[in-house]
Amino acid sequence: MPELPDVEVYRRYFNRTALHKSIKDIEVKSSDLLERISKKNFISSLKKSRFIRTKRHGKYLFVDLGKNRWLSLHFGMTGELKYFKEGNETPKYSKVLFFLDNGYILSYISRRKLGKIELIDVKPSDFVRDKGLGPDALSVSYKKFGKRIGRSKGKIKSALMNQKLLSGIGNIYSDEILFKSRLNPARDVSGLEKRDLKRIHRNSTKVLKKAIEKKADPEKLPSSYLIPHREKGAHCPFCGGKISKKKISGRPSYFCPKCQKNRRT
DNA sequence: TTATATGTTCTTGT
DNA sequence: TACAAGAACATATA
Repeated sequence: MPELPDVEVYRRYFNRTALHKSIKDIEVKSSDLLERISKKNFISSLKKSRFIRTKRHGKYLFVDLGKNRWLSLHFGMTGELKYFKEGNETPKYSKVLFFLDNGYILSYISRRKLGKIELIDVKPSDFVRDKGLGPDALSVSYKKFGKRIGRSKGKIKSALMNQKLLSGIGNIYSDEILFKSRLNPARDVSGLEKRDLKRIHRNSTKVLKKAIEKKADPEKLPSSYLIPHREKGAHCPFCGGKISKKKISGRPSYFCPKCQKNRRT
């Protein structure tokens, strides 16, 4: 799930639940998720800290712990957060549990363990810069978007998913954005015109905002969107034709071959 | 049993 | 050298 809209929904969830609470204790069930820190150090450094505020950049969620320390959470393909009362059943695949001082627990859940948890001693903006991540896809101006995406080589879908060009868009939402833009995901960026890039930028902002509004729940998206029909053989909500599935840049991609022709018309 | 999967990163090839 | 495409990663599910 976790592309930009999902992570933004997690952030808001975090703000409604664990924010401003202090950490009483921590249980790390799987230390492979911890990046550059041992389980022991992680626990001792975080104990007694308070969650002060949250930030998000692309698919990363940052939590301010004070004293210039931030918790950086990345969810990989299967990560999520769950807040529940101590004594209730711990959710399956919980990997790190934060026991809070109000008797609740915040769980970082990950089924396939491809996420990362890190304790950083720089501002999120510096972390983002050091990682070479591009601007956040939700707030990027067309000027920056056009420059970064427009200059890239290769396929438009790969460019949109490249976190170093633009941060936050993954496989599912890139399909949606290109569907709305009526562009084939395999189109070469070099063949696109300025108006195409403008359209992609506009749709990208629109799609991400709408997804956040709908709590990143694919079922709740308008039926004019591709995502609720994102399966092979489903009907295109625009022309009624059949949706195709094809691997593009190694990722399964869904599109309507009629509405999203590969050649310029 | 085997293929598949929303993530990033490493390796390979141009 | 720089960048783009594909493989690898961990592991549950269909």
